Amino acid sequence: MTGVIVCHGSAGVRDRIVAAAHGVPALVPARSAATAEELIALVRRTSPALVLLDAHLPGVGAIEALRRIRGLGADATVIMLAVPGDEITLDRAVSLGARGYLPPDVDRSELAAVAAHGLPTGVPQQTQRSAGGPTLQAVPGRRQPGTSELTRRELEVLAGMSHGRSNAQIGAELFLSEDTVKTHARRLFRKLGAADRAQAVAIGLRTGLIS
Amino acid sequence: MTGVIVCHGSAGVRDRIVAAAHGVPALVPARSAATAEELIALVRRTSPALVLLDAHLPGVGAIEALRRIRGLGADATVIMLAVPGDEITLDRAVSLGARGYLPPDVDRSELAAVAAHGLPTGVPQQTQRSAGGPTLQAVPGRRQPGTSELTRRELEVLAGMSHGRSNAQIGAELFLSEDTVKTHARRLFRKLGAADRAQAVAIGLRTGLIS
DNA sequence: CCCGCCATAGCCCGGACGGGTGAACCCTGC
DNA sequence: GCAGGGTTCACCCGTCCGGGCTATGGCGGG
Repeated sequence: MTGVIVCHGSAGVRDRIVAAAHGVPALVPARSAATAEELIALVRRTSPALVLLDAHLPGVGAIEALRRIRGLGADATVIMLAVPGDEITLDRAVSLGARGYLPPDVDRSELAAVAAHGLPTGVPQQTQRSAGGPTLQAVPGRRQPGTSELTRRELEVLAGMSHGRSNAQIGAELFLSEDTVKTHARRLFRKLGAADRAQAVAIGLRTGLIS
Repeated sequence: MTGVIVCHGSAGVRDRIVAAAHGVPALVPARSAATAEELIALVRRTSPALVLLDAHLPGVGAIEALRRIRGLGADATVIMLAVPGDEITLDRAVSLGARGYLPPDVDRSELAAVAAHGLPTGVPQQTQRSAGGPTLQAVPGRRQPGTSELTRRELEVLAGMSHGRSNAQIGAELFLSEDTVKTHARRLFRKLGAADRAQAVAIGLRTGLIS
């Protein structure tokens, strides 16, 4: 019952979160898994205290991954990695015992807050299904006022991408330099946990950020 | 009342169709427009017999472009460029006088068939709103048995793209060489009229090809 | 039997992308 | 006043993408 496992389809997201977890004593050791199969093998072997799970996990999907973890009888706390707005998946996730969600661009301080407030500190804590309304909510200790989501510029760049525009073309439309567009792109990739523009567009459309 | 105007967000699609139209006498001259603004300016100046219009036109959108053309009083035949399955947009398009749709990867023979069967050959033909059910249907003279759409492999590659996979990763998952994945990618880009993987994923999600 | 489509695969090539980093400006709020 | 976020821009750099082209084998229909 120690350590954290980061399960996400994007290697970039996995590496970043694992690196961030290295600074948090309660989250050592930090391991990563790219697929549901890798995840359940790791959970079985290492009995982690915390699992961070990609809501858009490729393959069998996050819901099935959660179900399998529960099937193992493991009582690790599970927190989804998702963008606010993804109620469809998240609703089902909480009903399967997920604690809440964090954006894929979590930083060290946020992980530390979760470890402090939301983790069993020795006594294995029941994954209470919250007999009351299992309404979805962000993990406590979340971000400052009105952050998360994408900014106006980032949404405009994402929309341009969905129309097949190159960074240079998007820049021309928005009267920005190509370098600026690339900056917005990098940031929105991080926030969405996307490996490239194609996945960013997919997440944006699936979660309703763009249409 | 002569010639064709190709209005599509992707330069690749515009160029290809313009080139194909050069072989069809009834479709000369062939011009192209990247935006609704360029399109209405061209329609006003040249009174084309045919307009091929991107159903996913960036900016004001295809529906608004159609409305503006109709507002000009132009009686050009309008045919949408779309992927089968895009009923939402196409429904509204036909109700605004569009004749039907063609896939963005139309070739010369298909354009010739449209010019032969579907175009006014001298007498300006009423854009009948088809008092009966204005149900959407493909332009007559369509493709051979069971073509159009995407093949199984192309759909698998598209799905991989939507999960942020690189061509090499998709190849590994499907037990294909990266070059083969790239071949499938190139073909599906053509069929969907996409400039890159981001737009291909967007079209795939919007039209329900993938989810 | 041949044509067409699909699936597979390879090669070349230029350009676009994505990551890292640093920096400046403005605005808001504590 | 200072911190923090958003927006803007720049440079470097390695990799991947996307287009063009060719080719082979299997499979089905005319």
